[in-house]
Amino acid sequence: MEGKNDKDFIATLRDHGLQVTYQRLAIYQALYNTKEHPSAEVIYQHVKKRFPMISLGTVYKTLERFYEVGLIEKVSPITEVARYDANLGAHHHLVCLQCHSIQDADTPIIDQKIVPQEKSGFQVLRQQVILQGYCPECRRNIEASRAPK
Amino acid sequence: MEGKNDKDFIATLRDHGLQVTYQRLAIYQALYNTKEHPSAEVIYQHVKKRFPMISLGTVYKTLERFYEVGLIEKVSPITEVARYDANLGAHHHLVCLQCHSIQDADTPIIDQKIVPQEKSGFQVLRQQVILQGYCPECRRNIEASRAPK
DNA sequence: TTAATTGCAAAGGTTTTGCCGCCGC
DNA sequence: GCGGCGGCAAAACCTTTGCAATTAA
Repeated sequence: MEGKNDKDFIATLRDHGLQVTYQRLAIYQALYNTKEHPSAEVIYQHVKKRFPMISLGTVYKTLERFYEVGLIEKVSPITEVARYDANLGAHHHLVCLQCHSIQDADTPIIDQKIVPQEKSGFQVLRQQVILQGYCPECRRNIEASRAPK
Repeated sequence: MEGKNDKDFIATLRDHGLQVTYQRLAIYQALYNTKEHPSAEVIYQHVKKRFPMISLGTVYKTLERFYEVGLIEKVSPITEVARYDANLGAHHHLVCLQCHSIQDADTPIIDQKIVPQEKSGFQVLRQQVILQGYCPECRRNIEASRAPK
C-alpha cells in the first residue's frame, strides 16, 4: 500500500509549480486514492462531501491545470471532438498535442501477446495505440519560438 | 493508388447492410479519400460543397451508423467525457464498451522499439494503449441475455 | 407500400469563459 | 501587495433527439 500524507501531497503540488489550496489538495487526494478513473463530475461529487462550497468549474479548471503540469493523466478525449477514419487496417495514430492533427503511424502493429487475453476476465475486442507528441510543423514552430535568434 | 468507383462504394455500403443514399455515398467517399481523420464538422463542410442541402445532423447520424456497422473507425473519444488518473506510471487501459468503466491493465508496457522515434519528423512524447472490450460484469450480463435458458 | 433516412430545430450535457472577491506566498 | 485561484453564472460547443416529409427498396 502506498501512503502519502498531507505533507507529501503539498510537496507534490509545489514540485509541479502549483500554488497550494485546500481545493487542490482535496481534488488531488481524491484522484490519488482511487483506481476508478473518475470524471470531473464524479470527483466534484466526491470532494463536495467534505467541501460543500466547492464549485464544479473549479474542479474542471484544476484538473486541466494538473494535466498541464504533468501531475495527472487524462484518459479519454485524446482530441477535443470525435474524429473518423475510413482506414480499417490496424494501425497506430500519431496525435499532435499542438494542432490536433492525426496521422497514421506506419510502424508495425503490436504483438498480440501484450493483450491480456482472458486476464482478469476482461474480454478484449480491439486495441489502439495512441502516440502523442508534436507533428513536424508544430515542432519547428515550437523550437523556433524557444530559441529566437 | 487505390481506386474505388461509385459502384464499389455502393457495394461496400450494401455489404454492411446499409441503405444507399446520396448523402451516405458522399460522406463515405469524403472520408475514404482523405488521410486527415476529419471531424463530423469538417466532413460536413466538405460534403456541403456538392450537396448544399445536407444537414450537420445527418452527418453525425451517418458517421455513427457507419461506425456501428464497422465501416469506419472512430479515433478519439474512447469514452463520453474526460476521465482522469493520478497513476502516472506507464500502463494500458481497459475500457468497457458497455458500462464505460476503465481499469488499468497490468500487462507489460510496449517495447520502445515500436515507437517511431524520429520517423517522419514526429516527436513522440507519450504513448498509451487503449484496449476496448467488455469488463467481467458486463460480459456476464451480455452472455446471460444472449443465451436465456 | 413500408420502413428507413433526411432536414431542421430544439434540447441535452460537458467544458470553457469572464469577472470579481479572496487567498496563498 | 500581487498574482494566482475559487465561486458563480453565462456562454460556447459538440452531439443527440423528435418529428414531419421524403426516399430507397
